[in-house]
Amino acid sequence: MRKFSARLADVAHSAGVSLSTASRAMAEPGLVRNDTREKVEKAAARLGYMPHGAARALASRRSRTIGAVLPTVDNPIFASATQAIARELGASGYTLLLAAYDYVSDTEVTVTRALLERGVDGLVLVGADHPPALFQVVEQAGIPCEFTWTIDSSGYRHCVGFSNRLAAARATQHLLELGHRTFAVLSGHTASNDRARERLAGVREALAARGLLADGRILETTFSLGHGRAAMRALLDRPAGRDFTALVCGNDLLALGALLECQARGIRVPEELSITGFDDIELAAELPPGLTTLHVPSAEIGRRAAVRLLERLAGREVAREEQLPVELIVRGTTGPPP
Amino acid sequence: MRKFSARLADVAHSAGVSLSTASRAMAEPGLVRNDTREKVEKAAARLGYMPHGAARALASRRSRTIGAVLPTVDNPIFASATQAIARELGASGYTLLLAAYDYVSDTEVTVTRALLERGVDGLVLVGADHPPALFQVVEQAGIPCEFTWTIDSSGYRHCVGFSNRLAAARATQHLLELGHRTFAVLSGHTASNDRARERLAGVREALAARGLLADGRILETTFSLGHGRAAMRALLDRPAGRDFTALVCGNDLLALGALLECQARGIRVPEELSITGFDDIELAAELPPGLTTLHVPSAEIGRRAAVRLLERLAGREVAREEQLPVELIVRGTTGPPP
DNA sequence: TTGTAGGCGTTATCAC
DNA sequence: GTGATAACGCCTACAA
Repeated sequence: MRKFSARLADVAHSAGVSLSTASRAMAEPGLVRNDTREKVEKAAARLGYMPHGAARALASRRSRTIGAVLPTVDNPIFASATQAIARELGASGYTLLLAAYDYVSDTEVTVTRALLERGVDGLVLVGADHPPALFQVVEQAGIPCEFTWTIDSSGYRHCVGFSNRLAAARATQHLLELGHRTFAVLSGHTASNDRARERLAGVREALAARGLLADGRILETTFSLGHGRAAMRALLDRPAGRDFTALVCGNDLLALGALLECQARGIRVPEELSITGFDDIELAAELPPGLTTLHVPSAEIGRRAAVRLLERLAGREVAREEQLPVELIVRGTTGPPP
Repeated sequence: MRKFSARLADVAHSAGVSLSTASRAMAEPGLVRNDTREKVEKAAARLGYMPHGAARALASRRSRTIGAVLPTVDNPIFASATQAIARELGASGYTLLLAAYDYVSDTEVTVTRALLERGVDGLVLVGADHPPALFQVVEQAGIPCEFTWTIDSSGYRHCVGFSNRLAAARATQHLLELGHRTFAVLSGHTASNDRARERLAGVREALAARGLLADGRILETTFSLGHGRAAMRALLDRPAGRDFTALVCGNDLLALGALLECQARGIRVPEELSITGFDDIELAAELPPGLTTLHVPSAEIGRRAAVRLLERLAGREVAREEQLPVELIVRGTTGPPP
């Protein structure tokens, strides 16, 4: 079933040169005479030669492969970052190996280990907070690693992202400036997600600075439209009812879910309730009245992570921390309190 | 920078056994005595041994890696399929290698070739229609390949999916039964996408069976919310205006984009216009009034593709064609014509 | 500029 | 049940 596949030795033979010359002709075209390079290229094309990645990796001790470990692939924000990484890597002959762990810590360690066994030359991780076992295997592998979507407070790790805390505080500040004084929060699960945790902390800090808090009106749930809507339902069905005029959400999916629940109940947004999101996914702009949210440069995060990794693999230094701008996009879901 | 990493030889030495025994102890535990297996396992744990995938692949001539080539990763329908594939493969010690080509034929060939060079043992492709160069490299690699989201009309290739044509015809039939006689269609690009082509053909056939056609009211565009909305805008802004009572869309993103444009213009759905989608993404159920669409078992497609590949790699036969059920989900966007 | 030879870490085929 | 040993396909000093 498996067909015969030409090896480099076959190409060399067919081109009438030695194995090493053929190897050089493909890897370092500058080191061989023009006509020999052409001979080799012709022979390769004739035989339909395809390099054997494993053999190459074994001999050269690098796989030209980068691994990315994502919480989930089912979030547009990660999708665009992934695409950007792959594009950037591809331009340099690198391939992206993707793994997702569905927000399960154990799985994260398992899949990361799998990538490491596959011999990835570098790693892109999301967030700075990971199980000790994860750091351990990455450390031991001794390959460069970029932490994304966050700024590492310790300043020790290489990361490209932004301060989730300050960004969330900015959204909260926007609501405070509009005059809101009673807040509710729909957060992602903070236990296993440092971005969610930082965002929630940012909201709390901004409120605390005004002597406010949202205690009893903070719900944690899974980042999805359906869960956002369900959480909003739970919030509104409390005995206290809608005892808040502003809702800060951990991401756009939660915010849009909440918005849909409001529309279903006839709660007017923003007249009766203001809502903010986080991420600025495409739907945020499309769904009336337009979600006020924080624009996160997801593609740029992916691109920069890839570039930084390539730089480091080439032996060049990069700044430990690269901060990207997050912009508040004011749309239709925020306004003065009733 | 790169740290020392224990090799299998080190483990064998530390355990006081030969290299071959150590190898067997990990690969075929049944072939070694219990206590020797334990010795090896202890030594491996002690040294933090991590198998070297490339060396393993080179020696065993299989990488325990499967490649999936997707049109885009930025579509929830592919995200869930991907997740399912990865999960199923992971359970058997296989890793998923992902690549996307953004609906660009040349890129598809390039990334597929990259996967092949990486030594993937099997391939998952989307659709049955691909550039000849693609089929050529896959053929030459001689590895099993599963075509998904479609049924191959030639009956020659291994595929798991459904008939896009019949499914689209079913949605059209639903509208016909409601009494609609004037149709418009928002289709994906048919030139480079056989699923989109088949769906459009299905709509046309269903209409033709009643002596109807939608000529002049068929638009092709990119599968996205924004493009769907823009296409709807273009459709409504024609001189002829809204000269149709039913709109059949190539997927949910297009349909929801169209729905949003209708809502923005005050066109009541379904009272004035009925809309159908295709895929049944989460948003389809959440966005009022709820999109009538075709439910595609995307996760199951991914899962079955993975299972079939694993079966074939194990030397077992599978049916060439596996058809999965597509269900019409009637929600709020379809009703009788005004 | 080109060729030779040794090695990369594992699996697989033999003997024992 | 266990242990030598030869591949696996390529890269890369080093020699010519």
